[in-house]
Amino acid sequence: MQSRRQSRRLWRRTPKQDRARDTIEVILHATAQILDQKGAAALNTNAIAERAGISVGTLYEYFPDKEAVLVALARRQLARDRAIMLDVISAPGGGSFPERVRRAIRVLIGLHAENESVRKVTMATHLAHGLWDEHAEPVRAVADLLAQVEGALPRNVPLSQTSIFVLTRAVVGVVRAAMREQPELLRAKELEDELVNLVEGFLEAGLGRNKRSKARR
Amino acid sequence: MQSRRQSRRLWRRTPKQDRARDTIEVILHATAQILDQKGAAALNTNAIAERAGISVGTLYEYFPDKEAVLVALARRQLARDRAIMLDVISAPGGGSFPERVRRAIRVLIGLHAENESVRKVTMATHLAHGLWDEHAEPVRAVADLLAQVEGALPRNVPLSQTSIFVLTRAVVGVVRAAMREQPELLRAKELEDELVNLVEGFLEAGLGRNKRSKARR
Amino acid sequence: MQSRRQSRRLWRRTPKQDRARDTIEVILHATAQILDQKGAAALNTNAIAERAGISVGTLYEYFPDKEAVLVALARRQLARDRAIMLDVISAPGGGSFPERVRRAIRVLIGLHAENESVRKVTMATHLAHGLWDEHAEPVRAVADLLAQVEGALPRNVPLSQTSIFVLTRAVVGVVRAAMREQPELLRAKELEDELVNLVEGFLEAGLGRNKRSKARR
Amino acid sequence: MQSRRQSRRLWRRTPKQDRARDTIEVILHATAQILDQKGAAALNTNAIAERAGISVGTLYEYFPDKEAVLVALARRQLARDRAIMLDVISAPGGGSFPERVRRAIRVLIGLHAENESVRKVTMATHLAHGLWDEHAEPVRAVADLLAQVEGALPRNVPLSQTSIFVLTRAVVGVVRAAMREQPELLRAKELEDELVNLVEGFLEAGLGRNKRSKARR
DNA sequence: GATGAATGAGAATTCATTCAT
DNA sequence: GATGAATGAATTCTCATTCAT
Repeated sequence: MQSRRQSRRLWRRTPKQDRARDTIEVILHATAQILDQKGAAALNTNAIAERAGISVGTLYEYFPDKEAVLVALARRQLARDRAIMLDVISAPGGGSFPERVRRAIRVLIGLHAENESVRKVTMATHLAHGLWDEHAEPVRAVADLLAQVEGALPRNVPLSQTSIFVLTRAVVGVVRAAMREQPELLRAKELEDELVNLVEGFLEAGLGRNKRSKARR
Repeated sequence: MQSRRQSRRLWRRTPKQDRARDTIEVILHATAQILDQKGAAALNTNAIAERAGISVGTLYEYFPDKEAVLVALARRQLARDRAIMLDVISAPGGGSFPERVRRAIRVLIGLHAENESVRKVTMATHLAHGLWDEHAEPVRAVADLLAQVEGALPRNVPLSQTSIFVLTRAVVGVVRAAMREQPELLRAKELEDELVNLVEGFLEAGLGRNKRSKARR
Repeated sequence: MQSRRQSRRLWRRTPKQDRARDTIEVILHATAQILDQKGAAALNTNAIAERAGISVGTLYEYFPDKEAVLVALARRQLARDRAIMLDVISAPGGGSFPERVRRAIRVLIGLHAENESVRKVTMATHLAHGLWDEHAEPVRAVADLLAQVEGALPRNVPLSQTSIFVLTRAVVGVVRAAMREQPELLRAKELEDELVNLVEGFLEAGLGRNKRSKARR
Repeated sequence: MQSRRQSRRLWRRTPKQDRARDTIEVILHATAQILDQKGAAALNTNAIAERAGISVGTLYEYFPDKEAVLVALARRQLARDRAIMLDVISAPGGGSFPERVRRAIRVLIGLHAENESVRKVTMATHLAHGLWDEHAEPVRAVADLLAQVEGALPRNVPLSQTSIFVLTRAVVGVVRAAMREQPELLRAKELEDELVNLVEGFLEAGLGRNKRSKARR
């Protein structure tokens, strides 16, 4: 995840902070593993601590309560997704808008093809705790970026907030549904094609509507 | 769902079945209420029984365990959604295809505008138990029906399984996301418009692709 | 088990009583079966009623509580044992005392060779409820009868109460232990021989002691 | 068992082990007390914890479930019996064989004269769980030792496995029956005398039989 | 900071028993 | 007498969290 030391910085993170970071990582990793291998029902703080090779007490040194661990895990996942997506979309010389869209979709599908089980559970737990907002944040970021990319949208028609909402949730909704209901779809090119269709169709329909509504005035 | 008394019959459904049906209904209702008013954390069998005005023992006569209650609640919800949606779509003289689509979308949004909190929780629990399939069933039914409506699709192009999957999950994904993240959207006409756009754009893009791919051969 | 009607009797048991007897029998049978097949942990009044093909309510018509069923079952067992044992011992022309002893032992072993599992459980439950006394009653009856059989004891030395206690409990203790720990022993002639030894040795040792203690005076 | 502090060592057994040992002991003690004072029906995990002065949670740190406590209690009892009996029998200069037998019997009776109620219940629970084998182990140990004591058996006739089985179960059966049915017998010298008779009579009868069967050949 | 034994409120579930029909 | 749905007290067991070492 990006080199931990940057050449010009004289100070690096203090060992303490490093250890803390490691411990947190170890805890999150253990949590993900349990979720993956034993299911949400088997997830409890003692189990996490044990698998993480630390004591419960230590866990509570880093997280105020159990919830916080789950939230952190989901956040880590989302942050990663977000970073990767943004990277892909904003890559310079990323090609035409349709090309960027296709690339973004491909990456999104790819992300969901891995970590299925952890993803399923963290998503469920996350949602179960009403952290919907947070859960959608990365998607929102992508949408925003998409809207800002110069010349991204054909004919420079800015998308409304609602349009962005609909578009992003539609794409993510499909990918997640695929992950849960038909994981094999994640590995078929067809899904990608259809999603591209979905996005492009929506954008064109939107334009059409705009035109029509302008004409009507 | 069906009048409980039939005109000429003096006896109704055997009292036994009736009472059982009622008890189950009472339990599910109580569960939904608690979920709605106190949240998932406050949901426990004793609370359900108390609010339902029965004893825990009785609850366990009708449901093997707590989970089963949640699952039943979610199922009831889905069954209702499905019935309503199918009704709406298949209504005779339902108008042109675009009209039908718009109507279906409107109804779907309307369903999600009510029961928000219960819906959120039952959805989450349902999903948490890996009942994705079941959860998607109603959507599937709608999609199937949609595909069968005579002259439904412009130019009679049959949709592939994947297309139906993408389309339905996209719509549902958006509506659910709206419910969770921006409930106020459920009450704005804009959402409906954008969803109609999404569907129609997708269908047209699909057609276009078909044309193009045909041309290529 | 024994014809329910005896030729010369003008009155038979009233149908009511008959049915009651049957119901009780059915209940005890069901209880024994559950005990045998599922173990004591699975024994509850609802299960008994169900297997007996009656309702719980009816069960409570015949037994004041669950305990009573278990006790009745054990009693029935003991009563049967007792009847059989007494029959065997008191049979006219039953042979010499040693022969009678051996026969009694053989029958006792035979009884324990059947119904092992039910016997184990009823014994345990019975004992667990502190009904030791009752449990020992049949044995006591046998001992008494044995002591009364004319010319039973060599040289007509009457056995003290304690002697009878020791002798009977020793024999029963061995047979029950065999049933629990080494059921195969119940089918080996050796056990019978050793028990005969035990009884005869005890009686002779007793005589010897008597002689000695008399001499000492 | 073993002094907890050793003269020169400043540190005792690691605190951890010590505390664990103590806690277990405290739990078993509390269990025995409840059994003794309130009976088996009043025995529940909360009661045990309360009387032990710990929390239920702690109890469950040391025992997987309620059963396990009972089993442990019974085992402790049996282990103690065994140790005591073996000590007595194997004491050097223990006298003639008849003297040893009498001593063993006396000790056995003495053990059962104490702890009656706890003994009754643990025995019952133990048996109820089908741990017959385990339950008989101490007796077996005694028998084995007895058979090995040099010159133990008159005329060096080795006892067969079945003989040992019969002899030991007979003695134990009588003592346990006495405990359950006529506790006052445990305090009367008569019981001891009769048991000695039982054992010696059996051994002599065995010898006689041997002689006779040899003669017959 | 780390440890992990102890805590105890809380939740699920059972089952003997009742009683209106 | 029979039924069996309803009852709810009682019990087992879990697990997030604390805190003395």
